[in-house]
Amino acid sequence: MILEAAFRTLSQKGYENTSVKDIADAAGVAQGLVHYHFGSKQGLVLAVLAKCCVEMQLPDHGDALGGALEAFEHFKAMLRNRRDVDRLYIQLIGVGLHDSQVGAGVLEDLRHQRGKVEAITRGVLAERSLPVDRAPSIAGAVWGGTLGIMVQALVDPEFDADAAVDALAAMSIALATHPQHLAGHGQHQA
Amino acid sequence: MILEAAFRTLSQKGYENTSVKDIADAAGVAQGLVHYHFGSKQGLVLAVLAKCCVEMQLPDHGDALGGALEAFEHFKAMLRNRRDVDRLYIQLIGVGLHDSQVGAGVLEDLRHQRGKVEAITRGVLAERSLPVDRAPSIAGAVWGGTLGIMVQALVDPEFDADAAVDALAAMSIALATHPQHLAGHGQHQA
Amino acid sequence: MILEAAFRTLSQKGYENTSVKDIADAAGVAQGLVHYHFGSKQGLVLAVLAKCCVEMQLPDHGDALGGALEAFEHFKAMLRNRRDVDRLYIQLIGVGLHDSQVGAGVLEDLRHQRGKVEAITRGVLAERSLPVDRAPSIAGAVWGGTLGIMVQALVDPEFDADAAVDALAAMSIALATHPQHLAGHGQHQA
Amino acid sequence: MILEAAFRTLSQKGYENTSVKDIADAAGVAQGLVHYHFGSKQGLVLAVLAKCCVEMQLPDHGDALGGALEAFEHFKAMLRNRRDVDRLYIQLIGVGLHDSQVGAGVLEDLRHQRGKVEAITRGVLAERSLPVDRAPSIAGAVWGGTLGIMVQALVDPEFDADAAVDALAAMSIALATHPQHLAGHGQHQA
DNA sequence: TATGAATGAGATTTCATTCAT
DNA sequence: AATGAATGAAATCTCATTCAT
Repeated sequence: MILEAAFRTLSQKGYENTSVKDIADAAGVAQGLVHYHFGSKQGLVLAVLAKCCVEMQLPDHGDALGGALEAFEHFKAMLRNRRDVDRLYIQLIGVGLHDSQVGAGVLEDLRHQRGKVEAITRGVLAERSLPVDRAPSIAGAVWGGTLGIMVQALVDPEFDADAAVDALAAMSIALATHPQHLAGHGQHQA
Repeated sequence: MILEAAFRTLSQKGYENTSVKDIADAAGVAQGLVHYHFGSKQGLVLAVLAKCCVEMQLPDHGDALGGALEAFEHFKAMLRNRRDVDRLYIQLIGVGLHDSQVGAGVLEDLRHQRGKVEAITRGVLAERSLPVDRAPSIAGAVWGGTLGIMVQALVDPEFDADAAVDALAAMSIALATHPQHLAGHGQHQA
Repeated sequence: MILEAAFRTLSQKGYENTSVKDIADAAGVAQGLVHYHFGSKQGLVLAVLAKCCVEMQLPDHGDALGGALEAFEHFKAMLRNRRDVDRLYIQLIGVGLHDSQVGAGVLEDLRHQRGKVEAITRGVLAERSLPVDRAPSIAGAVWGGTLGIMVQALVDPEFDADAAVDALAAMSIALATHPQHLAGHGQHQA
Repeated sequence: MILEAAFRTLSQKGYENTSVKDIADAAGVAQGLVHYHFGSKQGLVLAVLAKCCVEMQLPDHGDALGGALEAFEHFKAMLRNRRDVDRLYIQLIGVGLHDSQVGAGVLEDLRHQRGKVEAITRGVLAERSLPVDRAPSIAGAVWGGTLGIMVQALVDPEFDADAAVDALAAMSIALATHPQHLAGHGQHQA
């Protein structure tokens, strides 16, 4: 499968160091075939990105707080086992900043992922009768933390990603348990 | 100044869409001069990165918690006014994943920035007689959140970055105020 | 044919004055095609060198001494008619001294050519029941003389190459006829 | 001294891999100074070539045959001890084929060297009352052999240069002792 | 569907040379 | 006599893309 080869090569060598020929070689097909199927390099990358998005999917869960904790565990597992996915994802974020086609794909994926986090957040807030309109901001911060921890884990080999995720989880729970700290900056306090 | 032009061009068009010629043209000098001074495109980018690092510097502050709050405000200001710096920074993180030279620069800078956050965290924890050995993880989560919010602000025009930063701040303060939430995963509880 | 054009251009203008573009233009193809087929300038030059080697091939011959004389005549003909081949060959020797890839090709070719001379020498010596273990040195001297005459013929327009080849032939035959002159330096005398 | 540095660098790295900057660095002076003194790269190379020529000088000798033998020994010593000189010399021959300025220098030097050999040859022939008008051809062959052995010694690490020189010497002496072999091709026989 | 030769534009880099100081 | 920043041209090589088969 060309997509498989493209994912491997892109993740390993990086976007700008990977030529269509590299991918074709890795897939064992002719160069022209890649364009035949995907139209352009960007088209191929978009398809790979979509695959990444699917792989990063976190499972649904009934219980709100339980789902949140499970999500953090899921994320820790990703950091350990799917570095290749993270690697490509972070890289494509950078590419997407200056390539509208890839950028659109990244944006869509980003919103999707944050949406998941927001849903969980909303659940937790609702469980405690807290104002759910704070969910987007909190989701932004939590999903942001996730992304940033991903980055640090990739860039810095000595970074303790698990501990950082735990800290992020603790921060989230602390806020959910003591929502008055949201007060200072917003108009929705208990 | 070549560095100025390089920063502008790189931030605007992105690393892989910017040629040395573009930069030379923008600076109004001959192409060869760029190599004469910086040796290679990577050398130039490293120099630009160092400049970025300096620009992202946050101010020191006497009071611990006050310093933390000020740091969040400083970060919000950066998100509003220095999108160009953030843009380049995020992009270079992606590049650095597959370019050892740029990667080394990014790593150094990343550690420096996280170090700043860690120092503030340590101060806040100490103020409350909490165990400071949790500072690295918390700093990892907070600085991670910062990075991730930066990413979302750049990628998603509808993202409310200020609100996310406020949420991140609230989470941090909630944890500092109710540190028992750290307990579940560590050995340092009240 | 790209090889044809490369040979012509290289022989005429010299290795360092010939760009890949020159060759592509001479061949009427795009510059990229040269790299597509030969990988690099060196790869192309190696292919051209192999062609040269074939062109310099001297014919086999039954009779030993007759073969030797014929070889000298063949060489004189080369000097007259294939200056272009000689020109490129000598030039590539110089290039090969500092380019390992070209150097390997030159070495292979050199050994091949000297091997031919050695085979003939061996035949002549055997014919006279002389010790054939002297063949390598003699071949070294004779093939060396050949190379050196080639050089002089190329560098010095007033050099009488034919006469020099005749002198070299006479020297060879004199030695074959009066092998006692080998005595002084070796352990294989009559 | 710039010349020293130029010789070292050129011999080591080769003509086309040596930039003026390399030489200036090796000499510990500024790049501009090289042009100030030698006008151009070619000018510098010519000066270096002249130095080479002087270094390859063979000593004069009273006795003719003794001088010849001594010359061969001198040459063997050069092959052993001054590979750097030979290296540069052979390389410059190649360069000179396509660079008229360097070519002129090479030609002059070549004639000078061959002239030396011719003088010795003339002496040997005269000593035996043989026709000295054969001296140029013989000198061409002998000096050619010298050059060719030099080439083989540089290109082929397994080449036994000493044995080849001995063979060349034996061939020369055999001819001098039995000049009738010259007969077949010329009109000047005993 | 699939191939791979061919293209043409463009990227990085090198370098001899010049010139103000 | 000496420096070294600056230039501009050119070289090698890469690569996404096209197209005839």
